[in-house]
Amino acid sequence: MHPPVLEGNLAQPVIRRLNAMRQLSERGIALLQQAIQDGLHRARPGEDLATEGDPVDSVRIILSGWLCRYKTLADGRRQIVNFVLPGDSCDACVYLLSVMDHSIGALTPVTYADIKRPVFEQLLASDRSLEEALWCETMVSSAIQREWTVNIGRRVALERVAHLLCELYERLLPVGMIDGDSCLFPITQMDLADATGLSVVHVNRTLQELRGSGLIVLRDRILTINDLKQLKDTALFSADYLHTKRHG
Amino acid sequence: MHPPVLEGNLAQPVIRRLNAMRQLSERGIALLQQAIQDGLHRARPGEDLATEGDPVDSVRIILSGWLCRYKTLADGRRQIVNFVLPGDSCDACVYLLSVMDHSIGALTPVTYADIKRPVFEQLLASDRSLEEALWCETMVSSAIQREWTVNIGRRVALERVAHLLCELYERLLPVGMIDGDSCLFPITQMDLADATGLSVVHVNRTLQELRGSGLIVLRDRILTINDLKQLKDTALFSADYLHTKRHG
DNA sequence: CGTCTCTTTGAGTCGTCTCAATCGGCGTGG
DNA sequence: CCACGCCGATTGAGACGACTCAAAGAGACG
Repeated sequence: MHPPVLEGNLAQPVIRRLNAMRQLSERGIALLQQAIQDGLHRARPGEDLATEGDPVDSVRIILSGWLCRYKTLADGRRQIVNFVLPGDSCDACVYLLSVMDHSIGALTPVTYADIKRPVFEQLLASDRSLEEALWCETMVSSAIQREWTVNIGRRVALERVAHLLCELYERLLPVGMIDGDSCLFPITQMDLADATGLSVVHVNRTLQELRGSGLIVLRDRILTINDLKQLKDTALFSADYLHTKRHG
Repeated sequence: MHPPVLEGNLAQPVIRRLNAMRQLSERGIALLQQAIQDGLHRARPGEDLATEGDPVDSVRIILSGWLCRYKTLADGRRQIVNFVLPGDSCDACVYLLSVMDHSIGALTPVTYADIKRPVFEQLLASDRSLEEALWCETMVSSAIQREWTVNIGRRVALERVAHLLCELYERLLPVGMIDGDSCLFPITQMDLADATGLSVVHVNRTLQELRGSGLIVLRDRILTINDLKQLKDTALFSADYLHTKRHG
């Protein structure tokens, strides 16, 4: 049903992402690709891949599209706690906890592999490099979560939005989704607001400020970063927390 | 140098904490206790167990005392991203990342076990229940981190401080550090401010408000929660994210 | 008894929010 | 092909939550 050559392409972001954490063995890559091919799924924008309170029984690996993890308060306030990008895994290990404590929603059309728990465990057990890479990715995800806490807790609006843009840029880079200094940026200002803990109105004004100082262009779902260095400076951004090993 | 019977007591919070995640085997407990005895250390208040940028080569398990994980911005702003309580581990797996992306500071006198990476890996490899419990604990720590993002991003000051108090109460409970409706609460209002993303002055006024409505008493480093239910209500608190299995 | 840290209080400022309305693009149905 | 409705982006204006600055209590400690 899916020609193998196409699947190979689909798995590219995952392999690139994991390779950046730990050099994957040939065998590991093959096993991973097989597992991905066997579990292909799609989701539409707005659809939830998982909802707070759901039992967890499988791991999802994102092949294309953007998602977000979010939590909702009783009165409707929503906080996006992280974005999930191509190559990321959803809850590589959260299945150790039996219930989801947050929801995962698709922001765009999404392609992902759904790998059932036993299959996933076998995958981890059969290749050491794969196991380490996937744990590593989970740890990086925690590190990102910590930085978000800092971002929302201690940065002012301008810094905060700038920081988020820097992070997304740096995360999209290793999976090959940056074209020059531009990338697709499929999220609304409302999403941005829920991710930064700001109001939509203020996000709008903050973006205008960033545009006004010539740092970025954001139009028609395309983000262009004109001056990455200065954007990082205004964001007080350091990429260390992403633990991206630079290698050849 | 340390009588075995005393060490057994020291390890109690850890064992209780891990047992709440996964039922530990007798063997697992014995191995753990041995590792803890072999790696006992102390730290003074204000001392850093680890600093952002440090290489990671060991895992720490907290036996007594309070610590915090924190990050500092270039201009001195500080954000506490989590508290570390007795029974918690520091970076059970962060050693998969070679460098610390945050610091860990002692808020009180601390007793902890420092377990070197090879010893720790052997520990995980030799008992399945121990391995699962420790991973589980790491996952819960991530879940807490997500909730902090929500707390700081979407709750107002009163809710935010109340939520933190509820969380600490619920986390201290399973390790036996709650006495009736009171507990030692050794952190300053400045720490509270850095943890909630508020200013010290505002934390002070918020605490007064909580006191004024009779929900809590906080004096001389002792916190008493007079009305837990109402405190949880004002905090919009649900303990689900702590993944604490209730079991007889 | 002086010093240091933590807590508390007062007063004024400012960042961010809320409410409200307009504008623009896009898909759908008449 | 046009009108309507919807969603997202934008703008204006006023309100308020939280911040900063400043200074004064209050314990703890040597």
